[in-house]
Amino acid sequence: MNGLKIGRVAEIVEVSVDTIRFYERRGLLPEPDRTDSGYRVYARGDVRRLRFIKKAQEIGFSLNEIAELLALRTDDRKTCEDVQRRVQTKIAVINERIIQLEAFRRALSRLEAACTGDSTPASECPVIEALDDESVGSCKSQTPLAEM
Amino acid sequence: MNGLKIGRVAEIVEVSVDTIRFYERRGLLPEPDRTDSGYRVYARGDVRRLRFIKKAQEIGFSLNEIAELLALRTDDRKTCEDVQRRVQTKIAVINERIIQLEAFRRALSRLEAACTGDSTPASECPVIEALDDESVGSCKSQTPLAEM
DNA sequence: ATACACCCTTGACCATACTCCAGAGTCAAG
DNA sequence: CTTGACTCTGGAGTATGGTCAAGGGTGTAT
Repeated sequence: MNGLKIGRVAEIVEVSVDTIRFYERRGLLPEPDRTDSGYRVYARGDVRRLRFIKKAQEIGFSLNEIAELLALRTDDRKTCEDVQRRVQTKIAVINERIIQLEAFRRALSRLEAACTGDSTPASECPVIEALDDESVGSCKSQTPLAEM
Repeated sequence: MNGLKIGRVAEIVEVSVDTIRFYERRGLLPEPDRTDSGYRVYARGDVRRLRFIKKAQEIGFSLNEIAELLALRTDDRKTCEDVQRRVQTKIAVINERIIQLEAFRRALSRLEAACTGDSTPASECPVIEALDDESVGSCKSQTPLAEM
């Protein structure tokens, strides 16, 4: 039953073969066995590991963080406490991002409320004028939204 | 009073000279005049435009979006309504991201609550087990956090 | 025997917003 | 006349998470 080729694994886990090879390069997957002709051969444990990666991504971990979690998982010296600490850190980071996005939203809502929404020339739109001439107020963010 | 060199503009607006040249390549700034020796020469209007860019970034616009806003600003055919529509779209996008992050946070909080936080081996930590074996539940997100 | 699906490696490319570097020219002060 | 600060161009590098393409080998069915 063992000995899946990369295409089959990709199908089972629903990722692309490129992604699997990419994870291997990134160190998220161990180098698999090979057939004589050089084909990668995966076992059930690799499928499980890939599913782990996918689920961890879905709840917001980056690939680097997932690599850490995977390392924790197999390190006997690491405890539940270590895992909990990472989860708590992640929650704190997410909280900060939410707060920042809410600040963006407040700033935008304020601008939007000032809009007449009519056919006034864009150059005289309160939004444009605010950006052009004045402080937009309480948004002190240093991080562009695109980085979040 | 006019005729600032790039270093002075960078100082005034508090961005790097590299950033200014980068914005020029990106089309956010027009190609400035040059001295005989090829130095860029900026006028007050350029400083204002740079400040516009900075403020728009602070409230969450990407450089592409800012380019659009700048184009609106100087296009006589565009109205306050056009600007308002863009702001509303941006607010909607931010709302979605907030909702998604809140889903991440819920999923993580649930996991964290299951943690004993003690010296149980990490491999038996409920968080690891959840990622390893079961569905983590209601988080249906397709978007990794890192993309947000 | 040959078509076709599958696999291999290497390396480039997408978006985002810069940052840094080399190697060279410019300019003002001492 | 030299020093040092400033500027120029072009291109590479950073992080993230992949995707795609070229050019080739493998494996199986007909």
